[in-house]
Amino acid sequence: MTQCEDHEECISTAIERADRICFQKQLKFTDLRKEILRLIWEGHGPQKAYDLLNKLQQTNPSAKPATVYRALDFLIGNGFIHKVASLNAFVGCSHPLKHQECYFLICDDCKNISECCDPNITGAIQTTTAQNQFFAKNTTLEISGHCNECLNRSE
Amino acid sequence: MTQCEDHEECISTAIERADRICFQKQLKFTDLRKEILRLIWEGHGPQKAYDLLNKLQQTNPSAKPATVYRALDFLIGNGFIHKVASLNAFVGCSHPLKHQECYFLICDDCKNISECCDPNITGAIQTTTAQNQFFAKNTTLEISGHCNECLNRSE
DNA sequence: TATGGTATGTGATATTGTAACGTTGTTGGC
DNA sequence: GCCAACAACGTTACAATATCACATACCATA
Repeated sequence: MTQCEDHEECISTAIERADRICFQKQLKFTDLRKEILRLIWEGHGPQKAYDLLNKLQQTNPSAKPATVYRALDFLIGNGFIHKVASLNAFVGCSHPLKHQECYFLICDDCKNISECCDPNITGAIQTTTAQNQFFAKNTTLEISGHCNECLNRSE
Repeated sequence: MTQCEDHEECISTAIERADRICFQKQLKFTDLRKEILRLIWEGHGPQKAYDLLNKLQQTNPSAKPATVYRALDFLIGNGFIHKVASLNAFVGCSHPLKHQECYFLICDDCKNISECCDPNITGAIQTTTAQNQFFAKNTTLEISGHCNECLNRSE
């Protein structure tokens, strides 16, 4: 994942951004939803639902799976996070609103994820779907491997 | 999914192809593995592990989850099937050996899947990973939406 | 204040996947 | 042929992921 200079700031920026968007769209950014988003950003990598549940239970002991999954549904539905299907995990979106399609580079070593939202890939996909007369609604592109830092470190 | 003329033939072709490849590579294409591959092709669409287990238990009542998952691991590892991460399901590969990377068009209506292994997409992805200095090992590209047949049918 | 809709609490359960260990079966070297 | 080594499979238990159904709380607004 692209390193952030100051992770506290990185988190609060993401929360504030979501706050602003929810206000504009008249969405209810409840404490619970905000807390889940904060926990996801705190991890700064793909977070598993039950890990989030465990963390949430530290401040909210009565939290249940549904508590977490409902918040995740809200956050996904409004573009604040993405589900990483190949990991069954959830990761914050660094540019909600910009576009729907985000692609991920997932390092198997350091577990970091970076969003790579390349218009060339989007274009290639659109060309292919058009050739196949397919009307695409949702694209999952997840590339796993090794990031440059980890490759250098292991040499 | 691209329609097959004769599904029985489509299944047996897939089995024979796997048989031949296993023979060449000296892999053990056991009855169990063959049966799981056959069940997957019979469905001719993404098959869930526990549905496969239920079907397997009709001929093999003592089959357990591990029975199925081990066969799936073998079939995936040798390229005979793919896991569709966004569905937690498994689908037969119509061209094992040709290449690793297969992309999927998944119709939300008829649940059919077609492989679309477009070199343009592969190229775009390679360009992007190179730009990000990322060493890709595995790519998951799953595009969900509506196929042409279903769009026409609903009009 | 009544009312309806949204969000959350809560318990149960469904679905998906793995670990661990023992048994069986096959293979290749002697 | 015999045996050692390993792969495949059987079996039990359990872990991890996710959803459902119904009750309750909260909030906007007529």
